[in-house]
Amino acid sequence: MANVDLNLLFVLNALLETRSVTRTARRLGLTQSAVSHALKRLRVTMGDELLVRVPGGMAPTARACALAEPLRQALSTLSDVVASPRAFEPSTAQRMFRVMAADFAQFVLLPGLLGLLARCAPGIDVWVVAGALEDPDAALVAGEVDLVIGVPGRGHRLAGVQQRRLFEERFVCLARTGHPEVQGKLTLEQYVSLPHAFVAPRGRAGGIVDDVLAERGLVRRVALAVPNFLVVPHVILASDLIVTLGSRLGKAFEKTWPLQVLDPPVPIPGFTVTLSWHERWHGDPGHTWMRSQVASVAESL
DNA sequence: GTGACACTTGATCGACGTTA
DNA sequence: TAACGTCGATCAAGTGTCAC
Repeated sequence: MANVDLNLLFVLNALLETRSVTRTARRLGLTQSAVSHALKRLRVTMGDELLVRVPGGMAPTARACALAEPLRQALSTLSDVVASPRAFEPSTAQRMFRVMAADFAQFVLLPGLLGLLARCAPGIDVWVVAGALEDPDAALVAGEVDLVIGVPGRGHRLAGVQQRRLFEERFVCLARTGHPEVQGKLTLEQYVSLPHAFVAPRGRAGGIVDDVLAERGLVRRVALAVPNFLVVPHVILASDLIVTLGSRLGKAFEKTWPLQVLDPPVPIPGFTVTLSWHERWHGDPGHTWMRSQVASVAESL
């Protein structure tokens, strides 16, 4: 097949339809001579005369007749392959997106996103990939996931990974309503002396809060470290622990459980939640639409 | 036989791929 | 990046067929 010029097959298809070198040339925008040369090359390639001169025009040989319909179908398929991708129609699309997201991001974004999909794109499924986001860029490059929602690490981005900002988040503290020491306000002294719950998705100690305290020569005690936020409100309710987490998560927990949201006693830099994807999907209409929907939900938070 | 039309063939040019 | 080879298109001339 490497020796077959596909353009010759389009010429042959036109020849079989017009039964004329001249009309084929007009149809393809070539000179009659060029089509004649093309027919000559086709004859060599196929090892058959393909079309022979008869009174009134050119007549296909038996081999050419046998080729006609398979050739027409093959060229139609090829044309579809080369044609521009069809526009994405969310209302009828059937597709699944694999999303790697921190559970914090799942909690904040998924309700709004799934509500939007139910209204606009009922055939689109979302599979959230659990994990500690150890190397989300590598998962994108390897094609294991379509999107990553999370807080970008400090390392270099892998080539080909694209990113856009979704929303900014600030930290708040959470304690149970009937906490014996904390009522509506948290002092720095309380913050350092009280035991903390700490969410460590990667199972590692330390983070922004510890860095801020260390700058002041302070250290907090982490009495409980858990890998996700699911259990946090339950342990805070059942203990005198306090926790520092994203404000959207804290306010959501406060609505459901008897918990109090408090400002941290020291300024803690916030963080940016981003959406990442691999450049191979950048121009894909469906992927582009999905990214815009995630961004839309984030903007509405 | 002649002219018109369609196809074939050879020479040439330019684009493109390969290679050093 | 330049030299070289290959290939497809065009031009021009030749050939075959058909109608008059």
